[in-house]
Amino acid sequence: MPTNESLHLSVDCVLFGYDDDGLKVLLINQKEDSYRDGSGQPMSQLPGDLILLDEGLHEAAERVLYELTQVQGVYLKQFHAYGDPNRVKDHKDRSWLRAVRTKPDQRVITVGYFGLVSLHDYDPQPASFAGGVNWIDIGDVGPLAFDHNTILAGAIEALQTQLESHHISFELLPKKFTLSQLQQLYETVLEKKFDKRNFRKNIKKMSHVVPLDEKQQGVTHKPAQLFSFNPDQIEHD
Amino acid sequence: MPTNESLHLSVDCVLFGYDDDGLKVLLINQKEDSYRDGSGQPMSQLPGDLILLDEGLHEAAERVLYELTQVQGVYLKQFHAYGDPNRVKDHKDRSWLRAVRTKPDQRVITVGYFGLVSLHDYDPQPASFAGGVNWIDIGDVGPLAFDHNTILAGAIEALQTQLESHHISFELLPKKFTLSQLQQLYETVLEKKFDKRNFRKNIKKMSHVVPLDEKQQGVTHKPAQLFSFNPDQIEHD
DNA sequence: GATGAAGAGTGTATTTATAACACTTACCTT
DNA sequence: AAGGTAAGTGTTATAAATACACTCTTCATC
Repeated sequence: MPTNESLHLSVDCVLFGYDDDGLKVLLINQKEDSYRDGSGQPMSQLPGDLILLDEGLHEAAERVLYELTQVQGVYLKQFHAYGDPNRVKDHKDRSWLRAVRTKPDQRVITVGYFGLVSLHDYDPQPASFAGGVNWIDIGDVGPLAFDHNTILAGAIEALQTQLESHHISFELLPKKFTLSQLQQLYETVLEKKFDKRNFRKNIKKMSHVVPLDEKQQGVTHKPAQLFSFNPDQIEHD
Repeated sequence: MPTNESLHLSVDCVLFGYDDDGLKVLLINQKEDSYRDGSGQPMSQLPGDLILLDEGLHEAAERVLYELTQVQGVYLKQFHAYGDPNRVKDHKDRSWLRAVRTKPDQRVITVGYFGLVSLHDYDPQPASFAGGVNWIDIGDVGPLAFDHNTILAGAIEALQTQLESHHISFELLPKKFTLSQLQQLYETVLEKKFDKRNFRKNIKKMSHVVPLDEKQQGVTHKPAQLFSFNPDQIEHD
């Protein structure tokens, strides 16, 4: 019978935010002076925390996000567990761990969740964010603490696979959206271009995308028809 | 800072075995007299174990399978983590836990891996199995310990999704196989029928399935052409 | 109130994939 | 030699995917 008293378990959340200027990820910036990389830059990391004794994994992920953003009810989905024994042992990460953990040398296994929020309708109260929390464009993410770049890559892959199969795009769009916005979302996430006419042909086949009696307003060109998702027709699991 | 000293982490392995009479899963039979369900039946469970302090998750899964089957190098893939705080607290599971664990009340989070072995070429030394280990046809699996029916269901779903996209079918077939065997594998795993001619048309497009200069022998009908997978052309990840 | 800019919206023809369908062949057994 | 058994093979019809270019509506500005 193995002893594993000194094993920790955490969740890390990759919260994707989307608006008309792209796909972003929520990163927190460790302010501890000691926690800098080789070149003296302060490092960023994914929001995460050790799980509490009596909470499930999903609940833990919800809690982590709530504590950071005050937002509840975001779409959250587990994608992978990361358990390399050395994943928190890298030199660059040690000093920060010493500062915040009572047992900095202990191994931590983490379960990755990705979450989706639309940054169109409302910013999830940037004011209420803990200090040092930022939306970073997905293309501008630099080196992160621990194995968080790997985790982020896993989350992006999961998002890409599930965008088409799991009807989750509406989590990233405003409640009322245009077909161009939907297309741009697909192009951003999947990193490829779609033909406008063919794209629209496909959308018309989807019964859960419904046209509204309403048009875009305040634009300097022909206003687009607005659409919304019919929640009755969506099962994303 | 939450304290979580009494948290355990395990891996559970869903090892799928395949041969001409179907898809099976490896289950172990707890022999403890005390470990019976309501009707007095001994319960089965998935092979699993707590992870050791210095081993990765994947390594742990490999070890669990090696200890049980002496087989190394099986295809193994993580599919989901299960962390409901009550997943090992069910009445039916308590007596057995008391018998084998020093801290039977502690919460255990488990990471599920599924593995694939072909039962054609060689039985993975059934003799070397620990007692009470059996291949059970996927359709004949009864109630399992803990949340192992849920885990099994998750593994089957992962296997189905990945069979087509990840080029893993050859892990379940003999090194040399016929197209009918390949078709039957697809039909068994995906639980649907394929048209023979259309199926073969699709296979012919796959450059990693190559015909051999060899035919089936010892059959009482027209011998089939043998094929094999070209490992150079397979990237399953 | 005419002009231009900006993005919305729309249809057809071609290619490619999927689906449906039945008979002949090779080998073994009796 | 006959019968059983699974192997192997092609065509046609339908549906999906791709490629492609112009007109329309609104606002801004001159």
